[in-house]
Amino acid sequence: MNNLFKALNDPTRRAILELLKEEDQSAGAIAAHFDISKPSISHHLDILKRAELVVGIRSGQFIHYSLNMTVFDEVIGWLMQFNSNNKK
Amino acid sequence: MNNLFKALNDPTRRAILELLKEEDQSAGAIAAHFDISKPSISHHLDILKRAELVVGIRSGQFIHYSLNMTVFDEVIGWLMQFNSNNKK
DNA sequence: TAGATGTTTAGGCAATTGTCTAAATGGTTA
DNA sequence: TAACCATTTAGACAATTGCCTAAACATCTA
Repeated sequence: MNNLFKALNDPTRRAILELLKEEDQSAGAIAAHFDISKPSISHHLDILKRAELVVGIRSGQFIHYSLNMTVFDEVIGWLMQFNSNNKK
Repeated sequence: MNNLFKALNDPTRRAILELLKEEDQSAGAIAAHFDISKPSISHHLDILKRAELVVGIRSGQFIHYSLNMTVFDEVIGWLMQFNSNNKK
C-alpha cells in the first residue's frame, strides 16, 4: 500500500498511467510525451513497475508497457473504507 | 489531485485517517496514538487539512478533527477511470 | 491577571525524491 | 563482428519531506 501511494504521488507518473490507459507504449514512446530525459522516465517506469501498476514486456529492442489494472482495485478498496457509514 | 496524493503518501497520515474513521478526535488524542512528537502530528494534520481530507473545528482549547468523506470520492473517481474497459 | 493545558509556528537537520549527464546493457541489422 | 537503436544503471545535485526542540499562540480556570 505504501509503494502504491508512493508511486501515485507524482504528476509525471500519473500522466504515464493515463497515457497507458489509452494505449500500451514502449518506454521511448512514453518518454516522447514529456519534457524529461529518458533516464528519468525510465526511473519513473521502474517505480510504477515495483508498485505493480504497470508491466513491461520486452519485444526485441523495445519494452512495451501496459497497465496492470488489478492493482488499482487495491487502492480503491482502501479508500472505500472511508465512505461506508460504519462510524462508531 | 496532487495535494491529495501527497497527503495520502505517508503511513502516519493514513493511520490518522483510519483513526478518524473510527471516531472524531482532538489533535492531542490523535498524537497519543503515535510515537511522534505533537508538533509533528500537528504538521501531518495540517497537510491533511490542506488536502481537505480532514476538517478541524475548535471547541474551547481543543480542536476536534473529523474526516471530510467527500474528498475521498475524488481520488476514487480518478482511480476508477483505469478500471473501465475503454481502451483504444 | 496568572498559571495551566492544548495546539501550532519557527528553525534546523538527515533522509528521500526527481532530475540530469555519462556510461553500460540488450537486441537488431548490415 | 561492428555499428546502431532502445533502454537502463550509476553517480551527482538541488529541492522536498518528516522529524525534532524551543517558543509562541489560544483558551480555560482560579
